Amino acid sequence: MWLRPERRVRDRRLSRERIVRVVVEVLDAEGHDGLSMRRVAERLGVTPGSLYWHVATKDEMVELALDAVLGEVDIAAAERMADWRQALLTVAQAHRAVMLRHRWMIPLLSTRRTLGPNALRAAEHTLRVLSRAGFDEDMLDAALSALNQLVVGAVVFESAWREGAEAAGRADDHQREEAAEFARRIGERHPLLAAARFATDPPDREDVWADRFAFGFGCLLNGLEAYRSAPETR
Amino acid sequence: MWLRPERRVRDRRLSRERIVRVVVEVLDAEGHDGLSMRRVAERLGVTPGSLYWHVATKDEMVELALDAVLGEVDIAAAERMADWRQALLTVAQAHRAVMLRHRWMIPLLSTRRTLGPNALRAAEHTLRVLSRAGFDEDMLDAALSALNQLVVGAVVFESAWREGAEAAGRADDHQREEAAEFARRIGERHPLLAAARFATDPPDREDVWADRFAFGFGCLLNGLEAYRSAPETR
DNA sequence: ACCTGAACACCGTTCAAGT
DNA sequence: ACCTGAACACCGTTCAAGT
Repeated sequence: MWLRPERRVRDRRLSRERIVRVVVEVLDAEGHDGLSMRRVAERLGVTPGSLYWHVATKDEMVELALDAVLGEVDIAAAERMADWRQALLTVAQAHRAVMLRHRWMIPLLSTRRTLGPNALRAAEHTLRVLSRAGFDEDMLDAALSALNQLVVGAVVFESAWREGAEAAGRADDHQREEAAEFARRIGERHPLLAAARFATDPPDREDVWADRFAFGFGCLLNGLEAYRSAPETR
Repeated sequence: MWLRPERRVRDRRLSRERIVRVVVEVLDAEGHDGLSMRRVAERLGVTPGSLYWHVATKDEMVELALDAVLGEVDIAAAERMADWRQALLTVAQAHRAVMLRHRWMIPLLSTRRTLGPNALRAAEHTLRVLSRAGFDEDMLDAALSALNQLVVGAVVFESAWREGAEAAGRADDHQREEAAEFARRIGERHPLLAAARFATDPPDREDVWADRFAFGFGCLLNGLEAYRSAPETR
């Protein structure tokens, strides 16, 4: 009896938090196709089936991971800014950066609404900034929608390009040749597209993409503000 | 891949075209998760392995389906319009409608660039309209990017909501109750979000969404035009 | 309460063999 | 040239059984 160890609370090897952390790691490292219950379980030193005690499905697991990374968006910094345009651009840029850091999350945005605590917090913040900027209630979520849409749309295209660039990095000579031939044909049949260098062969420089984004975002802000000031002029 | 010629026709039961048509059917009916090589083969009365004679991977098959549906975007109608704003809005709306009709394509947009013939044709067209509207070469693809981004972003959010609405339709009473409780909590902690009815509980009416889209698109167009007319004012 | 072990039904892909 | 048949290595999920 003296030898019998004290009955202690069974130390759980698993928890949602621990699982989600590993899920994010795997997704960051291997992408969506590299994620499997077995892989996550293996990294946790556990059996695949055990994950189902903490999580209903793989889908739910991914959803938790999605909101977890949304928590990386730094809202506090923008909150203190006096200029509302600067504040909005700052959150948008932070949002954009997070999505580009975890590109696997981008395809998920169209298959479910993001209603996790972090997503809600971010939306509420943006509404607060818009509200203080003088947008009235009716225009508030129209403006929020448009701005969010532009941010998400921007990362969709940038992500697509980056995936392509990485695939090109893995390509062999033959594939490279094929790609060059293909680009040439685009030029022949689509003169304007060929001239628009950014569209066909954008530079692999983060700052150029960031400037691009700021430009589009600024134009949209201008358009929204113009409407707010004079709705009747269309 | 767009360069690789299709294999010569003899008397074949399969062809890329036939395969792609079935793939689109399956995707429309069952969504991305419902697509499998076996299912496609079954519908074609053929063995799964045989598909690999016509197509390198499942991924390539999906890519072909993606460009196929992009071909549904009606460009000709907009091409004849005198007013460039009207023309741009019209193509954008057509593009939007196609993506909402085939929602499975939306998550694909961020994982690969769309370089199929139909995608290129659409881009060239939009550039032509912008060019005629007086946007000079430097601003041309900046404008194209921003506009495309808004369109894609808009369908991402709308698709997310529609998927959620369909899931809600399949929910049982308990889940419904849970959802109501959840919405109530949002209101408590996020007053502005709760007030923005469209953000929390948008109407299930296509015309309202369409108006929303036109509004955001119009604002962006105004912002772009303002910049074109007077770049120095920021 | 929490996890194991083993199973089930399904995948994408390959490839020798047939025609 | 085009397709079959069968196999391989991998899935998500379930669940009785253990502790």
